[in-house]
Amino acid sequence: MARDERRARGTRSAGRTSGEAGAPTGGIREVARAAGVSVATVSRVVNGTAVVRDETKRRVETEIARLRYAPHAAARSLITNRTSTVGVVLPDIWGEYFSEVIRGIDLAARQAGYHVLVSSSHSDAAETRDVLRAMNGRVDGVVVMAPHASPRALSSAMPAGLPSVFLNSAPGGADAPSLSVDNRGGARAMVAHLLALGHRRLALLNGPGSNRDAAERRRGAFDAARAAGLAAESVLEIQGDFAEESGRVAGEELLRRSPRPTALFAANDSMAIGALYALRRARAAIPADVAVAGFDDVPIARFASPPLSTVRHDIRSLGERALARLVAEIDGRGDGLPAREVLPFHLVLRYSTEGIDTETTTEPSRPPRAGAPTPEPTTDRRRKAR
Amino acid sequence: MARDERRARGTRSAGRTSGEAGAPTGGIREVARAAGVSVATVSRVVNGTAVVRDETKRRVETEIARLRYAPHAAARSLITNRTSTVGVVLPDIWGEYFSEVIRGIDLAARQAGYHVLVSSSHSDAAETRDVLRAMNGRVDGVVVMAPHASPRALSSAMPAGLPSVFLNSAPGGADAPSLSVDNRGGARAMVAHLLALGHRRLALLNGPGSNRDAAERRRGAFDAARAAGLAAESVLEIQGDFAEESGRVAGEELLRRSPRPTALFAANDSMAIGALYALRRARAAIPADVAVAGFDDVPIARFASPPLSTVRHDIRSLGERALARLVAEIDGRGDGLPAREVLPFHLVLRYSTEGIDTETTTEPSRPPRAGAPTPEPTTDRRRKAR
DNA sequence: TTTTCGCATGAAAACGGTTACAGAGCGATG
DNA sequence: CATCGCTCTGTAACCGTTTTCATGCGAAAA
Repeated sequence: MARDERRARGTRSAGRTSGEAGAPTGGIREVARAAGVSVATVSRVVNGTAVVRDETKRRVETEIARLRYAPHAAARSLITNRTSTVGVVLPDIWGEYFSEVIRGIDLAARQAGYHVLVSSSHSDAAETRDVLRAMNGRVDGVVVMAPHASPRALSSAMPAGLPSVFLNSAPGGADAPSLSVDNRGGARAMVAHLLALGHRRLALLNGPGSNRDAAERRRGAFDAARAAGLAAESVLEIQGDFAEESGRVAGEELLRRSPRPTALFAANDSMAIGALYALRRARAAIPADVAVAGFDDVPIARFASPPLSTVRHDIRSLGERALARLVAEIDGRGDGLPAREVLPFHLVLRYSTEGIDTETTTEPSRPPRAGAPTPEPTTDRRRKAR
Repeated sequence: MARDERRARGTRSAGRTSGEAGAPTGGIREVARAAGVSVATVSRVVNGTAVVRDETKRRVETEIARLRYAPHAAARSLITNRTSTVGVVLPDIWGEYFSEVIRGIDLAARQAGYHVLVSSSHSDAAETRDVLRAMNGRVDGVVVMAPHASPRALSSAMPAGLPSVFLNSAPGGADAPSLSVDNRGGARAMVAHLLALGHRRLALLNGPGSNRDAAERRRGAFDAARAAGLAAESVLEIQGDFAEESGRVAGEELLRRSPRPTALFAANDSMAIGALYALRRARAAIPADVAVAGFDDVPIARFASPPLSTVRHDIRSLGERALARLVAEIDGRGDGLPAREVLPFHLVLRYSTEGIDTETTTEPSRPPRAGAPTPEPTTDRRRKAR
């Protein structure tokens, strides 16, 4: 059946001068026959790997154009063992975040001469493994973001000898390099900002329990609380799931509390925006009654009402860096480089915590050394044009 | 050089019981040797293409797991002539629009058992051709969106015999099927809506001249104007480039005009939002002084101030349909299907034209027959919850 | 003239799978 | 006991390239 299909696609064309109509291979061989040269010569013309006499070359090029010949990538990579393609494995191609990661990867890949093979929406570890399997032989390496799977499980799911880079994975265990957003540092800085504004009754709106980013953001928030001398018990924790709706629910929940928290830090912007919605609906003044902050700086954060203070991390550059690192790995230049890289973040302070209508942004935090606590970035108030 | 790399990656392991350490092939052959069977048997176990004795199967599976063997996709697709991959060629993975298309494609692809190979940010026709070339042999078919290239040029750039589907390309010329958003119908309906509100002095904010979507939206707008008996000369046209900034500039321009237009239709939401910004800044009342409408219904349209009336077309389903069509093409079931499909749209009416704080949405317009003019959808005012 | 190059080209061996075909083993049937 | 049929497994051809190695040929060197 597959065989029949194949035959069906072969570009049939009778032999040239010699009348033999047999073997309509339809690939490089057909070009070779048409141009009256050997396949080796055609290959040399296509790749420019050796010098070919001018007239021969022209003849070959003519036939290539006429037959619309394009080399079969699979065959080529079988022998060269290079695909010029990198794989990207993501939980989803969902909304702002992931599409931005992909975009960063794609941009960098293009520049480095690689294609990008995406695979997304795999929910569990088994599916991730299958996807990684399927990538073997069609990519030179993979960028993997699997917030659920343990790095150990991930490493063992990796086909033997396939270069890889992990995104936002847990620190230890894996033997592949990994890049991360500074979840902990960002959350720490934002909560420190809230506390510096005088807030003492803090609410935390957490992300899904299984999500690593969420867990680290929570940890960062507690770092800051502890540093400011706040008892862990005095922090109200509400469970969310990163979706806007759960933020709305949490906003209502918060309002019902009798010593009502005066500041809410949500583990991502979607939830923060949901909470803003609920709070405004209940006529709570923001930030006078409740200050709200999020994480990610998604595009609509700026347009929320009121505009949302948040932690910006450059998602695109996360993708770009990941790709650069992967290419290094593929080229065998990866050994000298650090196994773990943490990307800087900015604090973006807007009306929802500041109560004034301009936007201030901190310097990008220098990437912290792995594990070392990040001191709060010194929030220098440069007014930004818009 | 390439050869050395290849050697370097081969999983080296000494032969088993028989002491011969030679030929560390590291693929299916190594598994076969380790399990004491032939490669054919291993292949059968991997693919389940034939029945294998239970005990043999177990032995093979053990070795596969132990050696972390994953079949080499390139080798496999060389013989089967199937890659289980579809290519997607886009101008960019830019923002809301394209990421949503990709998402639709990816979702559908996953379900149909295909991988997705993206290639983006190719700017000119030559680059598109190279990209398409490079896809040959690594995909079973391609979805191409190339708003700049002529369909004729595109067809001729296509490697011989590669199934393809075009997105938003010009109607004629190509022999591949194409899917489109109903740009003309959507614009026509929105402008008809503006005119129905009583506006007579209309401004059009056009997209970039080379862009086909932009041109069709413009045409649709003029359809509606003509139908309402408006002279073409009385319509103010302003040139934009789809970017928010150009909308801002256009807004200022509009304000300077002495018979000031009372309604602005922008060819996309970004520009509409830029215009809103400029108008509000100049203290123009919206929609009392100037009504504003856009196209696309990007997520922030709802959050703009005031919320923006716009034309929604389901971008994700554009991707999904495109993929479904491509798969049909790949499976050879494409011949009976229509060569051109136009997707329905909705009118989403918000404050920026209506002046009231709720949102109404029309029924999805039935997909028009190719070329036939779309009558304005009957705007039934069902209030939507949110 | 013969030898020695260098250049342009061709023949054939890989690459790692899949699969048509043949064959071995073995119980059932005539 | 010979034959058949069934189940399982192995051998080898093939997919479309790249690349090594050999070769023919004309010009330069001896």
